[in-house]
Amino acid sequence: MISKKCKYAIHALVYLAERYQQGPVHIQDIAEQQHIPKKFLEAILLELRNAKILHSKKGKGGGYYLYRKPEEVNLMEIMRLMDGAIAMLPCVSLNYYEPCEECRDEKNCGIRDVFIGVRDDTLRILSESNLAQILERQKGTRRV
Amino acid sequence: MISKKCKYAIHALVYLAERYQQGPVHIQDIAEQQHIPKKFLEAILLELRNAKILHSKKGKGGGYYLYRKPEEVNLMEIMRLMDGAIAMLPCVSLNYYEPCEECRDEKNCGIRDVFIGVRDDTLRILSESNLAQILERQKGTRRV
DNA sequence: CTTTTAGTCTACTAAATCCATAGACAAAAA
DNA sequence: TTTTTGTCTATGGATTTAGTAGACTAAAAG
Repeated sequence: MISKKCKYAIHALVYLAERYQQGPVHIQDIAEQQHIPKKFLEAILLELRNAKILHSKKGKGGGYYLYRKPEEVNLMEIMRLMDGAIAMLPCVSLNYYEPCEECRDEKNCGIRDVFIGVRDDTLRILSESNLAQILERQKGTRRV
Repeated sequence: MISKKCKYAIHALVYLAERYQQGPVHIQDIAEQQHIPKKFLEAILLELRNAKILHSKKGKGGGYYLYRKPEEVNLMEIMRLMDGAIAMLPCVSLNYYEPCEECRDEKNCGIRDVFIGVRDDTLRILSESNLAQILERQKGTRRV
């Protein structure tokens, strides 16, 4: 399971992608529309801003907006940023690798092989899934 | 990431699969060889026993052993038993489904579509990965 | 140049979960 | 009846997760 933080981040980004190039959007607006606790969302958006995924504008008429094109923000990146490793075992993680202390021979671990397979399939899907694609899929049923 | 509990369970089961039909194996033996805290392992094996995956024998010469054939125990079942849902979102879980309170139109949620894809690929691999297969893969490098 | 608006930052807390251990108990074999 | 080994209940520390409070800063409006 991904964390609520991560889920909130994805929903917020999709919301902002829907409003791409339409000016800054209030935290308050996102929080209300997506049912995310405002204070919690603040911290999330800040993190996305520090990661150069969002930009912000202060003061009246301020808010957050996408820094990149929707097709240049994929779920792999968002999930790594919010939750860390995507792999199911530390010893198969590309970005957060840690050896299994119990494994003597990692190269020939049958368990590891399975989770390498899972990781590869998962990363493939997540890296192909960007905000533009997600929007595209829910077109027609566009909820404001 | 799966929990340590789940990882321990998998390692213990692979160890028992290596010793299939060779009589009961001590908790102590498994714990030492696989570097798993004994008391923690006790609870894990008990749970696997209650799930009819393992059987046990008490008293001298007792221990745990596989109840089914190695090819009839797959990682999907083990992981569900230890950690619960395999899906990354509650709203795409087959066995632990819960609706997203923020979603108005689940059927047309672009985010959900992505995670359904991830879930399907993951479940396919995990359900195909049984103890016999895992053993097969690490043959040749068999570490008694 | 003051007020209002809205993001920034630090600190904190409650609750849940994870990992592990202690110790009494029960059954089976020697 | 003693020893061996699994069964069961309870508990505790550490970590993570989810969320809140409140002071601070920048920008725009008037």
